[in-house]
Amino acid sequence: MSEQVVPARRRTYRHGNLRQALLEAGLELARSGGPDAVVLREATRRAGVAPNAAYRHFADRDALVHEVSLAAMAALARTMEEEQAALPPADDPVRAARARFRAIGTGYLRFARTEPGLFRAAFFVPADMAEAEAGHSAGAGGRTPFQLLGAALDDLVGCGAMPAGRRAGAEFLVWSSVHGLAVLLIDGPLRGLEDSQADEAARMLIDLVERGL
Amino acid sequence: MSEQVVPARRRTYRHGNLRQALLEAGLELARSGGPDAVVLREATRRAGVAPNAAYRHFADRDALVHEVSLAAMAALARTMEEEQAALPPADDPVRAARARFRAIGTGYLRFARTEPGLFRAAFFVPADMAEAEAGHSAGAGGRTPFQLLGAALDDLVGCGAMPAGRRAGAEFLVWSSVHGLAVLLIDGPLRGLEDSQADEAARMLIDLVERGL
DNA sequence: CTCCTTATGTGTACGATGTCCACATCCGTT
DNA sequence: AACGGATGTGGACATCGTACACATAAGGAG
Repeated sequence: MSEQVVPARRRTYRHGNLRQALLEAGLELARSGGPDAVVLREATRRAGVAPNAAYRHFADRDALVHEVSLAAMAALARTMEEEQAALPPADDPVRAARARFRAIGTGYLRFARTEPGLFRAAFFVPADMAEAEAGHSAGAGGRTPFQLLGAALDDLVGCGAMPAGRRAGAEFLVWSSVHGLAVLLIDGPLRGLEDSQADEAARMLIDLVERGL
Repeated sequence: MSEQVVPARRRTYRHGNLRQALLEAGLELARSGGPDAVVLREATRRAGVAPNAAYRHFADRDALVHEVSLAAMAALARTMEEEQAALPPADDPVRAARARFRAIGTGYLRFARTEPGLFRAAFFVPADMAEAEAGHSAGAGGRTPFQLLGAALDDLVGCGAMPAGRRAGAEFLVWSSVHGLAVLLIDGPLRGLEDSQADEAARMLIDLVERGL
């Protein structure tokens, strides 16, 4: 059943960078089972170390899960950035802003469906995603998913594609909509949808949001 | 810390209706801690019975949690029904349909904020909320939350407040939006918002959805 | 180079949980 | 009155998170 990922019993007493190893093991566990699957003992096992060694690097299991969560959030940010980067160049600035906005949503949903475990881990008591800790939950561009969305909305307002009066707090509304669909697709009544159907739902949802902005 | 809810050691060997007692204990646990807080041994403890007695009524812990989930879903449905029932009578049918639609959303969000533990439990691998099992996850009127939403949308289309062309699959889009806000309010970055702010966010979100329909 | 401090990993142990197996107790039938 | 199926009990086991005491190595002070 389990992968038996024993990493060739090390010969040095010290591990070298246990913290990183535990983090990676934790991420791997989260990837296949969400935050609940991040079990401390299994992580130490995979790192080839005694269970208690983990306590030299993390206060407790929650601390480990929290760091895994931040890393997962960063992975989400990267997927969103990729989606935007893959956009074909557009002349019309309004069209371009709209495309970047939609890419935020599609990237978000793509990540949720591609890496459901990490997605769930990312939202495991993240709480302060909007606030601090940006450094750890940001993508390559140094921005968190929340900041990426905010920038896209600013763009829309900037080019007149969205009334400025609706800008305040808009990120939370958009985020709610897209996040909700992601959750329903992952382990709600919409799970098991074909990719094509899921994409269709995503398109419709983003259409609805765009009309409502 | 714990409430010490020991129910006066029963004198009969048989419990009478252990199944119901376990279900209620499970609901109480879920209420204060979500699905993860539903621990089998604690439920049996509260029912004044040995841990293994539970296995005469539930295949395993998951089965218990599942039933708790259905009950929580029914509670959600009831709250939504209440919200609609509390609506003042309106003459204009369009206005009335709109109000009923909004009540679906506000009821949903009210339940999420009032009973976060039950709300999370309701969505713990519910999967088939849209489909069968209606009997167990329905409210007083015999309808599941999903069915209540569908009816509200039918109403909107019926009185011309929403284009019929957008009706197909609309429940999933609306549901996504409202559900997403609920999640963000409960344990996402929006948790800890004042009631007034949360209500404001709910209003704005439903406005956005209504415009987008 | 040696010694000592300190960071890091080990071992043992405890309480809690889900669940299995064998046994006890009772209720409803025959 | 006897018996069989339903229901509850007791004991046991593996797994988990974590506390406490101890072992080991790495790096600076002398």
